[in-house]
Amino acid sequence: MPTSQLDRTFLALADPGRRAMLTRLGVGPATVSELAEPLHMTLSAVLQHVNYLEDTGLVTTRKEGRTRIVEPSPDGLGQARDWIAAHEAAWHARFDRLGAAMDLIYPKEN
Amino acid sequence: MPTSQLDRTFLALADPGRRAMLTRLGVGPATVSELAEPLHMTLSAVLQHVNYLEDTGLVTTRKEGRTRIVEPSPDGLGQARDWIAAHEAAWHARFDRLGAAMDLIYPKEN
DNA sequence: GGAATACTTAAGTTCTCACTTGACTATTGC
DNA sequence: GCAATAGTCAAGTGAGAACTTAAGTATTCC
Repeated sequence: MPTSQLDRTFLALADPGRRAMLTRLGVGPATVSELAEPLHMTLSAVLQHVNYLEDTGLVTTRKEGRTRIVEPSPDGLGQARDWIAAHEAAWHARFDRLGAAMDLIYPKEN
Repeated sequence: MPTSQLDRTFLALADPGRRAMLTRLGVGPATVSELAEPLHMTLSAVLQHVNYLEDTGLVTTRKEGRTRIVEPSPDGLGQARDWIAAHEAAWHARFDRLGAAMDLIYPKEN
């Protein structure tokens, strides 16, 4: 089954460890070890998360000597952001119309 | 482990079937059967998704006779939207500073 | 060159998710 | 009343996620 980009992105964000890594990357690039440090996890586990984030397009990495530098992809969250924005807009539009209808039926005083 | 609200929300959005339901709800309220119709799934499965969405605060439901009406919660996506917005902002800010630094080092002609 | 560092890979384990099946309950329409 | 409809509940199954452990492989430092 061709898991979609959105599937993978939202799934990536559903894990608190991965979110913690992405938050840390807001401060600046980090090595795999630096990402691992605050999490109670083996390096191996963290690397698997980093690979997942890279496959999903949320981070980029490059090798520098024996360390791997991880950086956020500025536009990696774009699809997810757009999906949410579109749905919030649709939902709010519906509720606004509902509110307008209610106002017609039960006019507010003043 | 106390799975957080964000965990649950992003996980809810990671499933294409649940996203399809939320999209359908953008048009207006729907019964469980109506949500099930376009998906190749048993009613039982759809109900489990609806329950998950309700527990997560993405939809509300009410029983009307023998049917259950499902409606979107207009603010259910708020936390997820905010998390993404904050991180995109942080990431872009970093790249903007980087861009500014590059401009200082390698000034653009003209 | 050899030890320490920083990651990498493969394999195995446990748990959860996304279903299905099958039985059951409450409403509605004839 | 009774059959059809719409949903509900419980249990079970298979696949994939999130790790761990135990081995590597490069790089760097002395």
